[in-house]
Amino acid sequence: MATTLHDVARVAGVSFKTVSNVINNHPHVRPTTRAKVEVAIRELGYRPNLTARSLRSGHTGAVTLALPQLSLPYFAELADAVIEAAAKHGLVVLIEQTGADRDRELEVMSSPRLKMSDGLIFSPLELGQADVDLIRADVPIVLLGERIFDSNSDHVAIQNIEASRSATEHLLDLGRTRIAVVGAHQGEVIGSAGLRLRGYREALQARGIPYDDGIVAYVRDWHRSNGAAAMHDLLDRGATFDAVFGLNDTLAQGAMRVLQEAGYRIPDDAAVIGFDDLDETRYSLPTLSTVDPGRNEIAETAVKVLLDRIKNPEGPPRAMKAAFRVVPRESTVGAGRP
Amino acid sequence: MATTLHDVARVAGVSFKTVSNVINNHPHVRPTTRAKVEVAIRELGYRPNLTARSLRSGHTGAVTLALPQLSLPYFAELADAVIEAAAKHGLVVLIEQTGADRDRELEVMSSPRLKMSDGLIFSPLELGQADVDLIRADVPIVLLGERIFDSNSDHVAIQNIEASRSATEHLLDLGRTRIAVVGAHQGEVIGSAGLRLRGYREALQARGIPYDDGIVAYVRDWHRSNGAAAMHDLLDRGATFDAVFGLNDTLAQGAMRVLQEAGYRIPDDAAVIGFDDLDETRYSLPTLSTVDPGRNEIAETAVKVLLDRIKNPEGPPRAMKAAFRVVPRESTVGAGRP
DNA sequence: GACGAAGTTTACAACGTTGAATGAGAGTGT
DNA sequence: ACACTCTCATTCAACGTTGTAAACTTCGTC
Repeated sequence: MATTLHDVARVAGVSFKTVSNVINNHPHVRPTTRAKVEVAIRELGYRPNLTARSLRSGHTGAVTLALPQLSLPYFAELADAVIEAAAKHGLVVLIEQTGADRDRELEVMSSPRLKMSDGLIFSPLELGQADVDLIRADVPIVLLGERIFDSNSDHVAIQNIEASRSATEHLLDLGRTRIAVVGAHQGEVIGSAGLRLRGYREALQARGIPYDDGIVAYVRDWHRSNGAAAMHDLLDRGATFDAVFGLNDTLAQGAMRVLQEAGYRIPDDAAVIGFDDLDETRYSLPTLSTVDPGRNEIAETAVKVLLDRIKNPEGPPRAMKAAFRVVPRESTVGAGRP
Repeated sequence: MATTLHDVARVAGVSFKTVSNVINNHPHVRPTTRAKVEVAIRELGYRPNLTARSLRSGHTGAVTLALPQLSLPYFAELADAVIEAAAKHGLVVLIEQTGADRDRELEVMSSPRLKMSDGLIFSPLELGQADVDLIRADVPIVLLGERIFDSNSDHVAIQNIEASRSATEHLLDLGRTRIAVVGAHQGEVIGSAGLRLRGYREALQARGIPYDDGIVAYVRDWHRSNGAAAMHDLLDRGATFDAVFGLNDTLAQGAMRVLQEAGYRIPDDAAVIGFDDLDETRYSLPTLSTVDPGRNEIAETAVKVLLDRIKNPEGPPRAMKAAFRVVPRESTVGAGRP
């Protein structure tokens, strides 16, 4: 069906290996034969069979990106960034959704499908410190996020604690002292929720403000509806606060919506900040202050580290951190300022 | 490095072909040998090399999904749906972003990378009727959306005209007669914008309401900021209207934000409806009425049609339509009703 | 105890490609 | 004129798998 090296060779009147040599820019191909072959290639519309090439060379030119779910905007934007970063290296990206399901996260690593790619960029949600020994596959792995704290895989981390401390400090600098938190996970320490909560507490502590669990709302998932429900919960409890820290943008937007319904003016009655710098935070009413966790840097670093690891499988695991940045917008500093 | 059929065969004391037979559940394998082989497989942690299998069998078990950009929520949700639909058939999905760039859309089809998959599900944005002859690759293609009107590829379409007419009728049924449109494309006929505008005009005409170009705002892209800018533009022109039809949800949300800033009460002063049924429309303030274009059905149908086409490359192209549904929410019917 | 018909296992070739080794010509220095 | 090098092209084997066909068992039947 498809044309092969042999077909081209027959038309050009050379051996199929010579065609291969032309395609791979081998030295020692006479210009006249090269031209002859190139004509034949164009004539037949020959395209190399990447599967055969992969089998022979041992690598596929693809990487797998495993993440919870694309319909969550954070992961969609992450995937966008990873695809663009991979494209710069001529790699194509194959996406697996784990649905934040522990079994599916484990399955991703053991599935033979993984071998259709040269490596795995993995953003786990359910796997934690206890599962470190299970983080293993027959391709190199780079972990994203800060869910796994101390593993022997390569690792590109969000600076959750530091970024969260900065976000909290931003609110404190504005004179807010009763900062509610939306989106904590009960009992968690190592995951994003735990670390961001820790950054929040550190910021309070540094200013001598006591931590009050009464203005911390716990949720199970980080969807918009959970943010809304958590804020309803806070209001029902009669909690008093002058600021809200949504542990991610989606939660913050859900919370902001409920606050507005309840008659709060933002930022006057309550300043709101999120985390992730989703594109949409620039267009909410008011625009949402947030933290840019360095998404593009994360994607680019992840691809680079993965390629290094593929080239050099041995060597100690590397842990990288992305630079973050607090992004003040109307929900904390009001409409007047830039 | 990795264990192969031969390694397993050596351990089990059989020929490598017998191991292959066990793995492929061939009949006529003695239970005792099967057991022996299975022990060896487990012991060595053998996993089949999918690349070799692909080369031999001629298909890869992957499909390519080409779309403009994952950070656009509509396409993220579409990708989610396609991945899940593909997974049901044991297929993995490889994503290419075209960035709404004509050259990249063309390149996707001619890239040898495409041959790493068995087929292409393609959601073009820039290619139009004039390019029908360019829609061709050495794998089967299924087109999504309604950008290409009359091609000889398989095709799963949104019912843009009909759905848009229904959305408009929904507003008309609420007694609104001055319905502004946000997001038209200048001079377009065949694309989503053109078709949705046509549905809008048909609905007006059916009720004997004249079309007024003065309340139609044109944009270049369908981002939130474009919706906001378009609404600014309408307000600056002094346009009067009692409803707004955003040609997609993102535009509608951008428009809604500007309306609220300008002091409009929604839906009292202006009812707003979008198009796409993005997840986030359920959480805006007010929640956004919209049209569900049948995203899941589109994804599932696309995968099914593609598989049919792979199995049977000949045969006339099929054009399928997904069922749509108007979803009334607060932005048109207010908070009181369900 | 030979014979055919199953059941069971194996050898061989092929998928399309690339690396290593080999061969064929042409040019250079003695 | 001869060995030698250098350029260019070819042959051969291999990557790990599966389909085809052939070979070897086992078993029941006469």
